[in-house]
Amino acid sequence: MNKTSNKILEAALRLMEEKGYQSVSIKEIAEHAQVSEMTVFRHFKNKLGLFESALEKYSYIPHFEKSFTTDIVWDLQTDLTHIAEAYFHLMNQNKSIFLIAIQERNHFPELHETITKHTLKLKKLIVSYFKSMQERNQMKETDVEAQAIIFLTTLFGFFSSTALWESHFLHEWKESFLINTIELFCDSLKQ
Amino acid sequence: MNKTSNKILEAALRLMEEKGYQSVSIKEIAEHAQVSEMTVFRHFKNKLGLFESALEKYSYIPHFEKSFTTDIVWDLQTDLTHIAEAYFHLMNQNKSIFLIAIQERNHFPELHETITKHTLKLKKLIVSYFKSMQERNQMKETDVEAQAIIFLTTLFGFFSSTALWESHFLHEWKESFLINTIELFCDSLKQ
DNA sequence: CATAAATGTTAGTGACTACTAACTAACATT
DNA sequence: AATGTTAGTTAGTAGTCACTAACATTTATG
Repeated sequence: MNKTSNKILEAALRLMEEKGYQSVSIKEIAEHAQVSEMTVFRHFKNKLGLFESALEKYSYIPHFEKSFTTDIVWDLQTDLTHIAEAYFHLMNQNKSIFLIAIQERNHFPELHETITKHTLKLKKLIVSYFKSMQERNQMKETDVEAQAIIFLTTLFGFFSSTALWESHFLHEWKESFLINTIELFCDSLKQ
Repeated sequence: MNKTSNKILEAALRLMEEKGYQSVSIKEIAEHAQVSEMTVFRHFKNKLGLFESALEKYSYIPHFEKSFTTDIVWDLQTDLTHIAEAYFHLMNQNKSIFLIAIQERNHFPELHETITKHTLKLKKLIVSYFKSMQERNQMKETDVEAQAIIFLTTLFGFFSSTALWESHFLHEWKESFLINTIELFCDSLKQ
């Protein structure tokens, strides 16, 4: 709709992801958006308003449930792969916001709360999936909550270390990481 | 040795961990250290010098090799537990610096490079340990490098999510996380 | 007690910060 | 022809930043 607004929002998000909310100035954002500083204040009430607009525009709220009820085929390897891919897809969509949430975790605690809330929801879904798999005798008797947490933690570890450090040694492992992780869990969890 | 210097360094590290290098002011640091702003500049050349002194004082360089050659008992469960505990111990010692490294990753890339370097070294040690275990027929034939990376990524995921968000849902899992993770790997990797 | 070192106080520098006001230019719509 | 919209320009406010200089006061040490 509004081209200038978009340019400003993009520049703001990109710079805040890079340097953090506090450390980036309106002047800097204006320069990167190739508009004058004044134009920024014409489009957005103040710095906080600009940030909140950027959040609203670039945060992708997940809809785990839908995927969970439709895409499940009750094969551990296939399902865990789908779940992991969905997780990475979502986190990559929200990468900028995730990075800002980390940097400003004491300044904007709401951001972190949102992430925690969604992670908790995802954990619950995985737990209930594991329980169903146990009932179907396709998964051994084990502490499903612990397994769900370990699985999510592993995905989180991979995502965050690549998101934080793009030139990371993990980058050469993008494909094989997922395959080997799923294999590890299937090996251990299969009935 | 120097009480005032220590007070300033402590306050600086604590506040930089909380808000980042850029966002914390000398005035703020002085107030928290209960000294006047001038005293800070009497003890340290400038803000960067203060930061570098804090780094020097509060960074704990690991000595993985020693632990690796002495503590290994060639039992997968015992050894992985020791490795994980050593990893968490080290990361907790360097927690403040780790958090600053994240927040200022584009401002002080050297910090991240140090972390990467040490992680890479630890990975190599685990890989060579896995290879030895295979030679001893105590571990199945598998991509040991992938396994080492997944193991480290899982530990990293747990550590970073607890370090970033202290009120995290993972906190109730501190003990059982390690046990279950080791079990998962042993289940899958044992010969 | 006397001297010296460490610290505090005050005032100030120049640069930068978020943000505002007043005015102007270009262009599209009515 | 009148008006609305969107943008730029210039100048300015009031506050903060890192950092310095000069001088007063406290504290430690001989």
